[in-house]
Amino acid sequence: MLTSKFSSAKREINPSTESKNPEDDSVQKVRVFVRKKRAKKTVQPIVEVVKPEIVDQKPCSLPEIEDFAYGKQSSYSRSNEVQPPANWEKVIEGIRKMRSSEDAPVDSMGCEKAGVSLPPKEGRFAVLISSLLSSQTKDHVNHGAIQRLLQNDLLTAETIDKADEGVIKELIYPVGFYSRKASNMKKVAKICLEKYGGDIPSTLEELLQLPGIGPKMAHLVMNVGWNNVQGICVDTHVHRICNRLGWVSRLGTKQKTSTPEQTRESLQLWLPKEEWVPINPLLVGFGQTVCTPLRPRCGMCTVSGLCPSAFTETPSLSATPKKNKR
DNA sequence: ATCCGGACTA
DNA sequence: TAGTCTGGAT
Repeated sequence: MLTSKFSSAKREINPSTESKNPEDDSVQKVRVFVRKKRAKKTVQPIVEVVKPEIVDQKPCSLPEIEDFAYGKQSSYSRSNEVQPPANWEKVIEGIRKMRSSEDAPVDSMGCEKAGVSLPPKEGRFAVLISSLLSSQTKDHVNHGAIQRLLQNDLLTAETIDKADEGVIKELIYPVGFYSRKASNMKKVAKICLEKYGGDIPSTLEELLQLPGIGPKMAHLVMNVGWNNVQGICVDTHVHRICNRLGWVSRLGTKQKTSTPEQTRESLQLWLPKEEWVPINPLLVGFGQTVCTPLRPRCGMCTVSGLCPSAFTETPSLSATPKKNKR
């Protein structure tokens, strides 16, 4: 019912086409199983032009972060204080230099853009929705979806609550998991409307109650939406790289952490709070270009000398002859 | 063919 | 802990 401008972009997400043919049963669900394969893929450096538009004009007030940060730092007087890993500052500095010379797809946090040029309340809501959509989705895809929502005035709790879920689905396509996310958007909008006056929750706990908002996104929303740093935003890159660097471990052991949440808790024990926000874009970009999940490019990493995992994950490719393709 | 800048469920 | 939800990029 909204404008017709997106009707031309309709995709085949209409289930009505498949429900009438009984023969489909034999054909459907041909699903490719994820099989373990020899890591044979060469990782190309991701080179992409990143717009140098740094978001400086946040509608929110700036730092009350730092006061809080230093206050916390000095309160470590308890018995077991965790000491930072050796040379962590050099490592961060080195990664920063690599990042400044190499473009990565990440341009800080993708949903940061969502809130600019909007009034605070609408901006916050946009940040929340953008976070909701952005998981497992490329930033430019997410950005496109946000633009389409914005153009159709579907970026507030009120309008989303009233909108048809199918319409939302079409608008946010092709973000990953768009169907589930459209459903989550409706639920989130209703909750925000009924419990928070159309605004978004202002605490971590309340954000985590929202469907589709987990720890990673909840911290992101606190950081960007409220400018209130409650914890580190840990995604798979931060998780992986911190373990490779030996920066985190399970409490009381030297074992690697097994979940991003464990990583977050471990990292927060020693990383100074000024670094809690910048550590995410720093390591995400680093993880996309150098410290990749598969075959990290230790040869071009300037801090490999300080990394306990350097060159340990490079498989000997001798054992894998080139099979026939396809 | 394989990988995503997660969250949720069994 | 593993499977599932998703389509696009490489």
